[in-house]
Amino acid sequence: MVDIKEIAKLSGVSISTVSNVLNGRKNVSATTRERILKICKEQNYHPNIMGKNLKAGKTNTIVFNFSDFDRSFYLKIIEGISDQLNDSGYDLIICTHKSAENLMKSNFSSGAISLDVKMSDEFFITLSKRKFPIVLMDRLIDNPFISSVVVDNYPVMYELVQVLVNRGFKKFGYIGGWKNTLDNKERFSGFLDCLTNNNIPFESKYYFDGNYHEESGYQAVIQLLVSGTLPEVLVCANDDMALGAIQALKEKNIKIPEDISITGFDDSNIAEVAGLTTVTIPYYENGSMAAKRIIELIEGKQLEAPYKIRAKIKWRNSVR
Amino acid sequence: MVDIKEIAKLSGVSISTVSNVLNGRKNVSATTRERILKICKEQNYHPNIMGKNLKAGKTNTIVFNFSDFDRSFYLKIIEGISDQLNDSGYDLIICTHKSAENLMKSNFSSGAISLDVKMSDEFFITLSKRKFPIVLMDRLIDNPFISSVVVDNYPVMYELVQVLVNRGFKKFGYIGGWKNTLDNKERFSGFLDCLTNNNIPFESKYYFDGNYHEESGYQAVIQLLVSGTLPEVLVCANDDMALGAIQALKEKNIKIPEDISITGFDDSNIAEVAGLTTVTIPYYENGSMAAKRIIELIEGKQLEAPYKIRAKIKWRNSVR
DNA sequence: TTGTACGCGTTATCAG
DNA sequence: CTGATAACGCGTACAA
Repeated sequence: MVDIKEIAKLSGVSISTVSNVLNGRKNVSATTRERILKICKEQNYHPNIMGKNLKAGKTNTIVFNFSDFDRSFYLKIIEGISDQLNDSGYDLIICTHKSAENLMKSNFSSGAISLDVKMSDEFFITLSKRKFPIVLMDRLIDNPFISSVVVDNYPVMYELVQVLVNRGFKKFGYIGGWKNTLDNKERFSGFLDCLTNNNIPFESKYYFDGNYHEESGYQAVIQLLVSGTLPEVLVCANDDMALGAIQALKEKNIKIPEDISITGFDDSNIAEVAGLTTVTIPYYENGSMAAKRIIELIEGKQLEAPYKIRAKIKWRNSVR
Repeated sequence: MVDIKEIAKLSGVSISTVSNVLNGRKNVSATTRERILKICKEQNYHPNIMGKNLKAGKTNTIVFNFSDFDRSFYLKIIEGISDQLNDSGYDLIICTHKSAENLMKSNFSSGAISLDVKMSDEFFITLSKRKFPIVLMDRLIDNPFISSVVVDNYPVMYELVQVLVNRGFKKFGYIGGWKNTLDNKERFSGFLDCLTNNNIPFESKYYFDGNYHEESGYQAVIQLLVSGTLPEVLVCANDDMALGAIQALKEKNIKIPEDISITGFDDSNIAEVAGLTTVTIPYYENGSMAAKRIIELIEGKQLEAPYKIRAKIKWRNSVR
């Protein structure tokens, strides 16, 4: 590998002069600067990032960590993070679960953004420090070096259900997502609180546990059909499960929205084609906001409250 | 930052003893080993990857580079790469355009996999070497340290068109993707060659340039309608454009497949919901194959021919 | 079984 | 304007 020593030898100068040129310092004559630059180009030389950062004690690098490959909107989030970070002079490194752990532990990057259920709170808490802050997109942790940027699920779900109530729906079904996620808890709370406040009972036989994947929505409807009666409207904790549910209903020739109405959450790109009423989340903004926060944290700012991303209902014809 | 020196001091041993323990060498007594391990845990110590790899002269890290955030199947490819690499003891680092360049140039990783039109052939050629091989997923480059894993577009497109011909279609339209991509060239060649071999003329007024995005499919149909007559079947170089085309046709009350048939390519998850005939690509396998190749290259194997991923037609009711 | 000393590629300090 | 040298955190001969 061609290193700075090699360039120095080829240029007939010392290592430090090469370093000075490369780092744009003014204390080198124009002629030697040109010569060195030319030789660097000829040799296709680029400074070794490990040597550089070992010395500097840090990198200008942020790790983004995720692990669910079925949620296509992750790409939109990544785009938001990537743009914001590049604008601010940081490099973005995206990692899936295992590699992310390795990288986060090894003091390589300046901070991390995580959206990954598989990571434990414990892990984040022991790792975070002033020199390595963390921004979480899927949970809240109370810690000076950890901040959050999350979707504000509760009010929008509450509003969705309120409109459904106003339209006269009385028998509600619900398909939930991963049990212990913040998303799922908030969405269900919004749903339940709204019903309660409207004095509408929610029958537990109409509640189903899902896992955010299509198949679990499908299965929920199968169970529902075994039990006999249908609710008037089926609220789903995300689009994929709603799509699975729609699939099962179609197979049984149950018409949407004539026989049953259905709603999703996320506004995945399939939702539009399927005509599914859902909640749309500004993913790009979500990502860029997380990036902004991690930079503030790195710069030593104190961040108190989590940032809540506002979501909006998209009414389509899956609701009567 | 707590470093190996700190651990050594706390344990009352030398640096090398700590290093020996951490790297699982047998020349340390069980008791000191235990003591050191305990202290590492207490101090939450993890070796600095930069120091480690600077010494080793390499990392066990592969960079995957992409830049188009609208193609949701990228996540499937990433999953394939990630699984395969983790199984083989490598860490995966995913980067978007700019950060990827920085990382690839800086001698950090052991190899790279790229699927990014924005990268130039030139860049790959000057960078690749025995100690830094590259696998390309979107093009072919003839170079000892570069190999390719690409979708075999030609035969499947040929087959698709042949079946359409057999069904009696005579007037074909085509919406192409990014002009200079391998994908696009191969798909169009397969299309054109099949028509030619069947003595079916292709009228240039039915050819449209697109960019793989939905909007360009929409626009193509708008132009088509201005020109007056419709082809019997519209073959699109990918699903997104086909979906845009369908959108425009719907707005004009042109029925699919009664008035016009339409096909896509990619089998994006919307295609199924939309009932679009398309070509399905094993993305996961595609990714894991690319990962296998980069590892072989790193291990010094000579790879001649590019690996071609086989795709398959999915007939749905967008075709009469 | 443990410790000393050196080198990996880079930057920064300071002397010339 | 230029160069010698120490330091960053780690691994590894080699010596003890």
